[in-house]
Amino acid sequence: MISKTCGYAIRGVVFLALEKNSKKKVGIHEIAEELQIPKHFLGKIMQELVRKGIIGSIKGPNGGFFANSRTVHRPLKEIVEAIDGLGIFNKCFLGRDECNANNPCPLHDEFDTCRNAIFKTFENLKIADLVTKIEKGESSLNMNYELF
Amino acid sequence: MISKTCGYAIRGVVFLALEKNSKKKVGIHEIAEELQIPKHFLGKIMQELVRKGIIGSIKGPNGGFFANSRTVHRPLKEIVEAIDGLGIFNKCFLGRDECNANNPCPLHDEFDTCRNAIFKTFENLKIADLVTKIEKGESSLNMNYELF
DNA sequence: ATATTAAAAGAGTTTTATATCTTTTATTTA
DNA sequence: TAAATAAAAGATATAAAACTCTTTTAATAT
Repeated sequence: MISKTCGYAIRGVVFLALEKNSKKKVGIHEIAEELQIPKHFLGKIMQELVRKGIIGSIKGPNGGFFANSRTVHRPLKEIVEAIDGLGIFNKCFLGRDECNANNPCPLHDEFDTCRNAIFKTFENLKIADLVTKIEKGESSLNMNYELF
Repeated sequence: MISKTCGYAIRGVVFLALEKNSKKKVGIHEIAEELQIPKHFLGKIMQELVRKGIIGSIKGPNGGFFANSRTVHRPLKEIVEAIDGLGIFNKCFLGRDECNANNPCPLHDEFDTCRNAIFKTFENLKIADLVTKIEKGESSLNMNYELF
């Protein structure tokens, strides 16, 4: 559904949002290591998010990426829009050029419901909601969970 | 979700199933032209489906691909399994290596429901069901619909 | 000012998915 | 049996996605 790149983006932003209270910037090295994502690749992605205004960054010593005041209030949809574009929510399941109520593929109806549910979820869920889940210990961004 | 290749596979099989009553084999040229899918590429895909026993083929004059007696009764899941593998139904939405109830990502629960719904649909829907929809004129495999 | 730090930017590589071309093999028909 | 047909198979090409490396730019601290 969403690209791997876009998953990285969401995880990156949520990671920054988790650190928000600490007020300090986070270097790409730390983010990448923590999330187990290739550093330079994640760097590119974060840069794109900065360009789109979703997060902020500062160069130089003590610089890094950071969640700005609006970051946590953004719905996930905006990150998807920034990275993959919203087109991914309209793609035909069977790969036809277009798929709509006028000229549906045989799976259109079955998956339209589902597709809409996903879209709604991305519209409704905010970065802050994911942060809350993680802070409650209900989920995690990486696989390094405690073994005991 | 499923790959473009897999969408081609489903459309190819359904196309054959539609022609089943005519009892004649269908050449890859015709299938590809009708469905607007690159000919040689679709050929490869159909060959794979023949190897997996989902459809049949015969070489030589008047040869071609055809739906065998079991084809129409197969659930879509089997085509997905043959082309993409069932792993696609368990991929983490955020691209983490694994994602399960033990160590879920913050989107796991939201999408697990949806993922299961999709999987169920693929398990329940049979090739014959798609054929019926198309025969009823409710949907189509290509974009060449009548304009008036 | 200078050295240092860290993101930004640019260019390049690798991998995977998608697509094409050519040759071979099996089958049929004349 | 020879010619024709059409899938199978093999090899290759292209495109997109994912990832890496190097240089540049901006900011800071000494």
